[in-house]
Amino acid sequence: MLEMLPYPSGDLHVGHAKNYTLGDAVARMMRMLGYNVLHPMGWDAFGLPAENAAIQRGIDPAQWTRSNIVNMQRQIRLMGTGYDWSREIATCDPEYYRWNQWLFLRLYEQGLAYKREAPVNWCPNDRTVLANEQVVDGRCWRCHSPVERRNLSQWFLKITAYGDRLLAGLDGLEGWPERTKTMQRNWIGRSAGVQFSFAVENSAARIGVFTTRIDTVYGVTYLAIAPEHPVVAQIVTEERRAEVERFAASLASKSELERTSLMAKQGVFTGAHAIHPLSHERVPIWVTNYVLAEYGTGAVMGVPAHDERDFEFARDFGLPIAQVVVPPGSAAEDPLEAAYVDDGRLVVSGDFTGMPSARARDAIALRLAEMHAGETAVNFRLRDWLVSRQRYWGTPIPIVYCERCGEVPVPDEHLPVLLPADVPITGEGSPLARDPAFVNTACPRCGAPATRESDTMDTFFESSWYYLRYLDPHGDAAPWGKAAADRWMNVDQYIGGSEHAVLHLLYSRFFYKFFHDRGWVHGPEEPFARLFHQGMVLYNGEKMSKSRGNVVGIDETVERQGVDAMRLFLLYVTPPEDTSEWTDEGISGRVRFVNRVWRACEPFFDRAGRTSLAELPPAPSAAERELVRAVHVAVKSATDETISRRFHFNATIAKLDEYVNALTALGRTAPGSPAVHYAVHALPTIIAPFAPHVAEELWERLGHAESVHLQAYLQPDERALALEEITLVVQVNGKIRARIQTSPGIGEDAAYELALEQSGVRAQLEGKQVRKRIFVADKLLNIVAG
RNA sequence: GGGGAAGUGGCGGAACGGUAGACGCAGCCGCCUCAAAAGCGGCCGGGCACACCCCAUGUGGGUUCGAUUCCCACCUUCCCUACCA
Repeated sequence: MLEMLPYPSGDLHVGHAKNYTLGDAVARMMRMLGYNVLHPMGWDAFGLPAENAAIQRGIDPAQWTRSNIVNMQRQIRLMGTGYDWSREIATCDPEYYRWNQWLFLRLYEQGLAYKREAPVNWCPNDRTVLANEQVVDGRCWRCHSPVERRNLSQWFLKITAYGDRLLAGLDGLEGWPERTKTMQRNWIGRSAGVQFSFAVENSAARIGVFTTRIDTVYGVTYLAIAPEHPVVAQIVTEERRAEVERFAASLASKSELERTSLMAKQGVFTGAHAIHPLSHERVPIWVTNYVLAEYGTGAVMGVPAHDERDFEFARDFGLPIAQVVVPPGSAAEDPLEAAYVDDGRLVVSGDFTGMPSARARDAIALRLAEMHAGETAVNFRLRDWLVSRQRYWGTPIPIVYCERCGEVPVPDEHLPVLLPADVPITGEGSPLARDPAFVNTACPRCGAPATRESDTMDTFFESSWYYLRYLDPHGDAAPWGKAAADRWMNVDQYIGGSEHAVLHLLYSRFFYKFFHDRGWVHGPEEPFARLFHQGMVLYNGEKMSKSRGNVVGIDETVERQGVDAMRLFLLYVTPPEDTSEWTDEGISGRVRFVNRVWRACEPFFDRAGRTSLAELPPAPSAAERELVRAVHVAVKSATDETISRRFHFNATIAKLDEYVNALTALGRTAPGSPAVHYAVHALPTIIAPFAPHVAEELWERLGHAESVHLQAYLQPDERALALEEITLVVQVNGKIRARIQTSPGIGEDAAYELALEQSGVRAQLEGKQVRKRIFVADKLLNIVAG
């Protein structure tokens, strides 16, 4: 049982409480249902806010983080959560990040961590790189300067090597929301097609392109390449060179967002021509802003007739549009009003003319392969994961640069590479790079003077494997023990926000597959068997935020309404996956409920009577039987919602309302009834997962020695759930014409006889012939007549 | 542009093909009280010739004996994603 580990940002509000309350209620339910539950908690403690506090207010990030952890742990305990704090971890502890570095080195050994130059988001004002999520509308989220593109040498993790497995693994994740799996599928973006190349006229260069629509290859009227493509310098003609370079320079610092979404399509002719490998026609080669250097080969074949983007570009720049696929059963249009992007039948396509698109794709791919000019290929939208950060408050990357040996990994026995304290943090550049005591070191291989890598790791690195560290939080021989992993993994139920649908949840899956390949974990290749996304909590119709001043704090709420009422309200307002609205009126309803529960039990404190829950009590009257039934309806709801992983405890709590109302009424009129005593003593055990404090207090006052949280949950009893009298609905042609009170188990014929006695039914059947009867036992009789 | 989720009383929601609106909030009436709060009891989708009956789960179709529920289209709202060749 696991909730996503929080960033220790400071104060918690009731929006956070929803997540912890749900996880805690489920963990407590599972325990009372007899499962052995591991329910740990920790801190995603590295990250920007701590460093920003240092920049803005001169506070030490470590101290800032520590004091936030102290406060947040207090608040999380205040919520009545039952975490195993002996397994608590904080990712900023050297004890933890030591293993971060160890894992980085293992990835490095396998060639899955590598350094290369790549275009990244750069904030010129803060002089540091920014993660994609820190760029809002093309601007830095802190200083709002427009973000630039820079080529920098960065560390990447080769997540793309796992693209196919990350995609395939999703199919087996039946306990994951379909929506989240879809988002991951889209993010991974696997496309199968053909990669082939064009020769360049008067040049030795070849230009490779990737396409999923090789059936449209005869419609190529130009090639479009990214300005960064290395072939550009080689092929551009002298008279065009200046213009091409000017164009490339104008785009160099533009972010991907600016180039693609905000700008119209632009391009410059290189002066060079490529030779079509099949038709041998000459096609012009253009440099454009809409081709991404980082995807596929960085060049595309331009087929204006059958691609919307190419159509737009060709129209704006006066390039020819050649239709080579026509819709089934119609002829080529002249001129095309818009790109025809669907499959069809090929025309003007050499040997392939007349073929349907699907067959042509296979045939053309085969021909190109025979010519040794191309092959089928798969491309992913997913890019390798950039994990370098020019930041202080993170895990140092354990690499040393030696003039003689080059890039040298820090040996395991030298770990951890400690993050130095007392480094001036100004917000300009990387603090570690300016700390000679940190940077200057000896080469671990040859002993010569060397320099350390000054980048730290993206904090998503830590959170991609933290769940395993809980299994052996103090182990110093390995990040986790294999035996513990075999015993506990994978995570049975994971709870967290959907904002991590592709980030944390994708990275973790990647890591876990890597661990599996190394033999460090066995069993399922997926770390999280089931996943649940809780919804947000709004206040005054808005997301809670300190800056807007609409935050409902934990401390005030606990002070005013109490923890149990808060927990009950959060579970009761909406199903947990939905967005809910915090209202003072709403929580006061749960305060009343807690009070009603107390008053219902209070007369029975220190009172002798039936206290065993092992057997159903005798219940001579209908009211008593209804009360016992209400107990078991609530038990059944709580159990079903847990086992099914639907977690709709809002429905369970509604049943508890009915239970307590029935108990209150009967407790007054028949305080000596064994059924009442049964209902009183059962109540604390049934509400224990949701309202742990009042449950424990009542349980003790009712004279029980052992904690209520160690009791087994009642099992729904079919005899108690059985109804004595049922309402049989009688329909004629699907419309309700009568309701008959009768005993359960009544047969179809007997029910029919009774139905015919009803005037409403008789009136509807007048002059009609009964054709069919539909009978649902104890529920309904539908008479079809006409 | 692409993908996804959701539309039920004044409000949050219940009903996983079989009595639509459980339960709660708000509101109204009553009891208790000198009074108020709290508590307790009752009413609470619309219409009507008011114990009957009719209409009603965004709109329009379909499947079914029967649809809030399943399928299709449309409308609205929200979320994600965005030139990925």
